[in-house]
Amino acid sequence: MNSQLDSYDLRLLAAVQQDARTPQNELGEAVNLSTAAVNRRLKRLGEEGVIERYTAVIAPDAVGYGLTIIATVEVESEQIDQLDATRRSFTVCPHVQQCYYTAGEWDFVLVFVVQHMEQYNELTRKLFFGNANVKRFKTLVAMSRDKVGSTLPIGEN
Amino acid sequence: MNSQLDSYDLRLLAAVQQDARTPQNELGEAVNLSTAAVNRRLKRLGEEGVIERYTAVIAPDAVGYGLTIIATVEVESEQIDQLDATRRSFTVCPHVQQCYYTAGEWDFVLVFVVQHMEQYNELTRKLFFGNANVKRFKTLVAMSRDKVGSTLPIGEN
DNA sequence: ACATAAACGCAATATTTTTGCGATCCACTC
DNA sequence: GAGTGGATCGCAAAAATATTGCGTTTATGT
Repeated sequence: MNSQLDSYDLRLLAAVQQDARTPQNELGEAVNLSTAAVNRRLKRLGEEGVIERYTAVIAPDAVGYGLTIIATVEVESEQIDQLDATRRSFTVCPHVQQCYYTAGEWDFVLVFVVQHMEQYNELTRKLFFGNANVKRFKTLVAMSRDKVGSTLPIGEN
Repeated sequence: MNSQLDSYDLRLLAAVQQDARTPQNELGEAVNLSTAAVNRRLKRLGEEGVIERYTAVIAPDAVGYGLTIIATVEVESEQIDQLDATRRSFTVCPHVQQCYYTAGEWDFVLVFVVQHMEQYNELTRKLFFGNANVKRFKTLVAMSRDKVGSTLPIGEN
């Protein structure tokens, strides 16, 4: 992933991050480029991996996933094999929306999306109690999702 | 947000969540609907708020935000005014990518995206030390972002 | 069985994206 | 300081995609 981004790129990124369906001619007006130039830049940004993907954000409630839970996990061994196996068990689980490997009091932070508590309970059995490398974990239940997403502060600072 | 989603809706949601740029005729083939029907369903799902928005996911590294940090926060008072003010101070900060209000050992979980430690340091001054309602907080530094995003497990279970 | 509303497919239309082409702008060489 | 190569541009044509009118079908409630 090379490439230094110029001011046009950054403004385009900020815009498509906000709304990926803004037509390229509107983007062009906004940043003062032709539609074609916008198109080519977006294509390049995609190929370079600057834009990882385009996605529709779906309301969790609407599809039955009304419960968000955050778990912190400490592992027994940070030996690479064990660690990777544990990490993988987390990332492949569809209900694990996010997984961070962290330095600090805990080794992993996980964000779960589930339909109800019982479902989370089952997941803890499988992912935590069922994994000898998980030493301990702690659960935080989200009462509100005040801000979510993957938005980056482009052009903020 | 009324509406119960049928099997078509769910499959469309799963698809556009995966890749929002899949043409509607391809979606139609995949789920066995005409392009027009796909179009009308997606439009309806958008209007109903089931699809919250369309967005481009940008690689943090590519725009200089190479550091992800997770912070847990305990507040002094959960009195509604104070709580809301604190919550708001978090959510309006562009570097706070995510903010959850939680039950459990901590009251808030925040995900920060920053360029370097010093930037996080400044943010703690402003958001935590500068807020009398923040009793204590803890910082976890992400060494790797193993799974990120807002993907929901549609049709997984 | 029947009326009504909702959703469908087809095909025309509108919008958006993509590309060919010549022009322009730099950075570098000679 | 003119010449060359590469990158990017804008314009306009072409291709792809999204949207809509319309007649038909399907589901629902009486």
